[in-house]
Amino acid sequence: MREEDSNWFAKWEDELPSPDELIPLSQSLITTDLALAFDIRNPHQIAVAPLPSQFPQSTANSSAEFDSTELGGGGEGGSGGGSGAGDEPARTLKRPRLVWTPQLHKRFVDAVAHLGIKNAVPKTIMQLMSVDGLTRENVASHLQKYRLYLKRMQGISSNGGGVGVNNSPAALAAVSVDPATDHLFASSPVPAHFLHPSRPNSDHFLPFLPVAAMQNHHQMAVVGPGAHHHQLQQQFRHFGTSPPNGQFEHPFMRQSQQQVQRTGTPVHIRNGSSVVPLPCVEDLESATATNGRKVLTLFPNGDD
DNA sequence: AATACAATAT
DNA sequence: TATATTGTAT
Repeated sequence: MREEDSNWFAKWEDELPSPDELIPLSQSLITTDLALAFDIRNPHQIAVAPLPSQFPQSTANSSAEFDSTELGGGGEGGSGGGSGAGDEPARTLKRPRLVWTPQLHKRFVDAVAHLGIKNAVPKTIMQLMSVDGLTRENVASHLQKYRLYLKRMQGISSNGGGVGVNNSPAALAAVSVDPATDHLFASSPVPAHFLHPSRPNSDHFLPFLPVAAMQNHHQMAVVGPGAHHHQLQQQFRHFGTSPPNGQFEHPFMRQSQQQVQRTGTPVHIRNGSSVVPLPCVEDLESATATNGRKVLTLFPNGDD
């Protein structure tokens, strides 16, 4: 019996399609509409470019990158020429729904945490997150829901009875009536001060860092060594919902030219204002139970 | 004008 | 349900 299984597996493995066979498939995944949505003139290039030099075992979806292709991000104004007549389909057409992955949500929470509730408004959050392609509307929508979530949490935590401050995410999540509903939100710990709205003016957090200083230094080296070649961080957006017509999942890279984000590498800053993108905190495995440890301590002020 | 926010739509 | 879009106030 075991032998059969082994045989079966070997055979199965042997007959797996080679990468060359898989690549063309990814091309077909990019529909014309999709290409238009990203203002991509020749879809062919995308099909060729996508392969990251080293992709993990891409299970089903291909993790594609848009090389230096002009996406919505980057040089917004397009080439200096102005090309006035320009029709920008990307701006007109509807973009696919953003899927808030735990990673993305984590960045969101971190951003909100470091802004403080007061300053945590969509635009600012968006800037802090500095995720390419992320729109203010995206954040606004998410923020709206997140606030509702926080509200529920507050209610629950206050109701708990005088057990000190047991606001551990796990506990709160446990109390939550619909775990499934809050799955995403529960995946990321809620900073304590979120639950204490009645905290008198505590100027704990410094809103922003003086960007100018940092820009001088190129990038703020959060993590020196920089030799960490870790995995690809997945802050992708998936184009879920594939009706018969079929829009498939589509990986979405952040920051134009950066190929992969290394641990703690803070990407480019393109803000005219004073918002410093959060460093990339790579979380360990899925933050699951048993690990009551705080992982959020990579920021310069490390105030949390 | 821009944008935050809540309500509503998909 | 999750996210988008719309409407309104600031």
